[in-house]
Amino acid sequence: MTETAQRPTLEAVAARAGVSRATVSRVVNGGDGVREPLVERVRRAVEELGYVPNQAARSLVTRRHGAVAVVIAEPETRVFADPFFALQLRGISKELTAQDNQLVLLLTEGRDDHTRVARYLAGGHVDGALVFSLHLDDPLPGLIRGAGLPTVFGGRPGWSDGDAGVAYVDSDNRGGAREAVRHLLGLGRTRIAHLTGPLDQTSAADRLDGYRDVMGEADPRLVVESDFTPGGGERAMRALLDRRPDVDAVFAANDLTASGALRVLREQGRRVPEDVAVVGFDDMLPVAEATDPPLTTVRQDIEEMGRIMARLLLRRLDPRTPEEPPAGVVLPTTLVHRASA
Amino acid sequence: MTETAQRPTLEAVAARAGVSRATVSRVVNGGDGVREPLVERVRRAVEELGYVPNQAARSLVTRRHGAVAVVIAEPETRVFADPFFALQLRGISKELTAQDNQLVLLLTEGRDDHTRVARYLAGGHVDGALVFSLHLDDPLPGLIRGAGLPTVFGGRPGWSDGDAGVAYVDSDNRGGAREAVRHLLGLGRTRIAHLTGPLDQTSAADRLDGYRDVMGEADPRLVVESDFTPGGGERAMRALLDRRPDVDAVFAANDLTASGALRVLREQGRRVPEDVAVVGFDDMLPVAEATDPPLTTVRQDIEEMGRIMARLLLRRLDPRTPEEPPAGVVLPTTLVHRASA
DNA sequence: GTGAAAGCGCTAACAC
DNA sequence: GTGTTAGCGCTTTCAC
Repeated sequence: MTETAQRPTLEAVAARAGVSRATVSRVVNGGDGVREPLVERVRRAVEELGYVPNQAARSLVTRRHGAVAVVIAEPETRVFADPFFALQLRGISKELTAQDNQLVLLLTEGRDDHTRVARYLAGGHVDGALVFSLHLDDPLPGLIRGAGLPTVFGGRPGWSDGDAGVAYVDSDNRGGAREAVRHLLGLGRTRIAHLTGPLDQTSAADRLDGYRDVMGEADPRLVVESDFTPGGGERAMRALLDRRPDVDAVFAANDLTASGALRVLREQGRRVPEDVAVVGFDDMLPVAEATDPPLTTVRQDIEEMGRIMARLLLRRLDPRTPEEPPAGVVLPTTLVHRASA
Repeated sequence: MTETAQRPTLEAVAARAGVSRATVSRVVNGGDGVREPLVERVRRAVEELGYVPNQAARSLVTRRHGAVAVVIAEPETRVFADPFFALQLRGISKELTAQDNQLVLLLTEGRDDHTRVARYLAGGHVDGALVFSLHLDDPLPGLIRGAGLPTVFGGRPGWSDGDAGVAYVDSDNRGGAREAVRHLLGLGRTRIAHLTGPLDQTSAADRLDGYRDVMGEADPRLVVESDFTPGGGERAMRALLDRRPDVDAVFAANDLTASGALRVLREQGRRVPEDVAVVGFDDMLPVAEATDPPLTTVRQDIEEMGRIMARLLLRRLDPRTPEEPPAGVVLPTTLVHRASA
């Protein structure tokens, strides 16, 4: 381990600039109420010594950390098989660093981790938390609320009783699904199926609701539960062709599911979109553009979701912000037309 | 913002347990050299008060943070179009949390960010850094070395002069490439092409070297530079078919490139693997399994790479570890046989 | 406007 | 073994 050279302290800067520690502190923190010539002297001393404030000492007194935790519960490895979180993290990171906050990443792996994470959040290491909780039965959100830390959720939390008092950011899953199904209807399709995601996740449930909004009480055999994976999409598509061989359109709950469905359709000699039109959800580029044919899909702006989550939290953390009740933010989706429908 | 209730301090626990702060501190930090009955009393007091140590205060005196920075330089958005980093992060996170370290994620966006990151690393917020630097001309590694922070790199750094004194973890890109090409040779193919990645990245350069190790000075028209994307793979494949229509095998520098190549081959009526055999690299599951036909590819254990990076760094951070010179760790790859070759 | 001084909560010598 | 004490580097009253 490298023996790091002794870092200069406030004291050292003060000595060099010929002022008191208090003055240096003021300058370093914005310089309000310090006369110009002194500011200049201190700035130079800081520069020459390469002074960087010690964050630990600062936090000790201010009780703020300039850090936000991002908690990603990962009940399934699926999560990491797609770039979804990477994009969201990017959005979060951009917004956070723009306001000089650090991002502490907490990945959870199964139940045991929950207490670890809860302890950490309760331990006052961070000023707030951004939490991705995917499943209805996830105990994590409850633990976090218990920690009393300002929090914004990614995706509408399923456990919430009417969303009261919960801050979250989500895509308009239901509206996007409606648009997808309407597009298929507009193509003249009548036997439109839906391959769902895991229905214990609100995103999947909302997309199914959107499908039903448009289709009403369609033949229940047209709805096949799946799991957001290509393999699941294949299985669901096979089951669907079994039950309703006359299907002429498929709305898949995400692009991965759609890619599996496409493979089965090709294998069975059905032409896309001539025989069966297919629409996905997400517009996950490497997938949606790589399928054959390229996928018509509902795009959600994932990076923007991340950015807004961060912005919401930082606003709440800022003592100058007037107290307002937490609320949900729902972002619009757009249909991207490619060759599959 | 929630007004957090005053957190109990060591002092409070000491008072409640009827001992000194020092004793509580000892118990909290492992309890060595404290007699059992006292340990028990302190534990109970900690429990009852819900005491959680203040990390800022602790860091201030120990000069350790129990935190490691993960720096991901992102000159291209491509990085986030595949699950590569997500997997690596997962491995890193597992190892870090297993040893009670936090993960501070630093995503960089262009040049301006470099100074920000360098400042942060120099600022003594973290005990060490894990850095992903992808490009030959990236100034970040230099800045980081300047900060004098213990560091492990992900992927062989291209700027390194003979790898001396640099700790890194990488896959055996060159060996994996050799195995891929040999497999194609074993299939009786003779006109084996290579669609490269961006050659300013060591991974891409190493794979090309591996190809050349086996193919010697093959027709240079069989090597087409590409960029690790499906679109790039398409373009490269088209160029290749132009130059050498008689090609009977393709080794693509990664699975995304291979997926683009497959699409072009299908579109041109070439059967895979009968007319042209195709091998990829990465074994990125959602891609490799989703292509048609499924991809034979060189697997690298990305999560394990992350885990080893973290382990290496933590070992170096541990004062009990005897000082040893930094070194590179190269992980083996394995060829995964599917239908494309 | 500027400086002196009092801690923030903790660990680590050093006494006992 | 256990307690006492002196800081770690910073912000922030409070005098001047």
